[in-house]
Amino acid sequence: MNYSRQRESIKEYLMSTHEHPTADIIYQHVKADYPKISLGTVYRNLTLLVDLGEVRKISTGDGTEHYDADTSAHSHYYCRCCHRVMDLEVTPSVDQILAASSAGLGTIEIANLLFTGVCQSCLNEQSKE
Amino acid sequence: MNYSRQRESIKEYLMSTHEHPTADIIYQHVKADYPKISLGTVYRNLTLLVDLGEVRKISTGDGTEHYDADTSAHSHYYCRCCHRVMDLEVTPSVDQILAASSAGLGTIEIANLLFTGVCQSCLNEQSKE
DNA sequence: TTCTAAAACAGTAATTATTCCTATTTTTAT
DNA sequence: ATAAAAATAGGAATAATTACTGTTTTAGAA
Repeated sequence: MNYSRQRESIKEYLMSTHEHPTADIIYQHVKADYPKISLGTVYRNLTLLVDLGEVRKISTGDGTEHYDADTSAHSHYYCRCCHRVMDLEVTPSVDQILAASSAGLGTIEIANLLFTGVCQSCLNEQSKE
Repeated sequence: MNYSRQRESIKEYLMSTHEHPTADIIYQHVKADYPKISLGTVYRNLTLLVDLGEVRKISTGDGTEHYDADTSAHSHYYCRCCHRVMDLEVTPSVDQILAASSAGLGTIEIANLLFTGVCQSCLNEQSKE
């Protein structure tokens, strides 16, 4: 695999934010530095980075995938109202779960715990109306 | 909300299987009883049932959503090779997690734990080659 | 049982996220 | 400097899902 400035820029942006952006948001940001970058390049590199284990893909079920350069064991909270993904310090004892559940299964590469609900700021907005 | 035979059939099929089918698979099955049913009807009713909490949507990140009529607390194992979703008895102490993590957040409606890897049968296939 | 309004439907068109394709440019090693 | 491999931009194609519209079904009241 060869170096590419575009891929580097995508990684850099992802590492600088905690916002779990979608491919399109990443595209818009990287465009500031590389105005000619194409969306296809963003997608291709995201797939690459996920396969390399350098980036985590977060599927919320809202129609777009979110990406996170923080690959440490942590959970996410998804607000089905504003569609934001937030980090959660709380992580279950994934190691124990993995040990307990891996019997009879194949490999386990990713364990993703996702909470869904309506976040505090959306609840505040709703109570105003 | 009014009764509909199509919705009943969708629910019935979902309750009869442990295969976590996609909308299209559900469509093909319900078609056996209702040959004129349209895919749009399947999607609309799935969304309805999920909103009612009678069906669970499982997002694996493989481009299609999976559905499950078993709404009890349980985990899933996703094989990134054959794209099947399987049930896992093992469930972390979600109640504890919820209690611990709900501080400062909004509501928590769904907690989904998804394991991803390559399942035993896919590993067997691969070792043959 | 008719009648009526609301809800649901089938069929199809439209949308949107993502992938694929190709000719050109960049990277890397010689 | 050169050449092969890898990556890119741009645009076309795909596939899952949603939206639209005229027709049918449902449910409740007359």
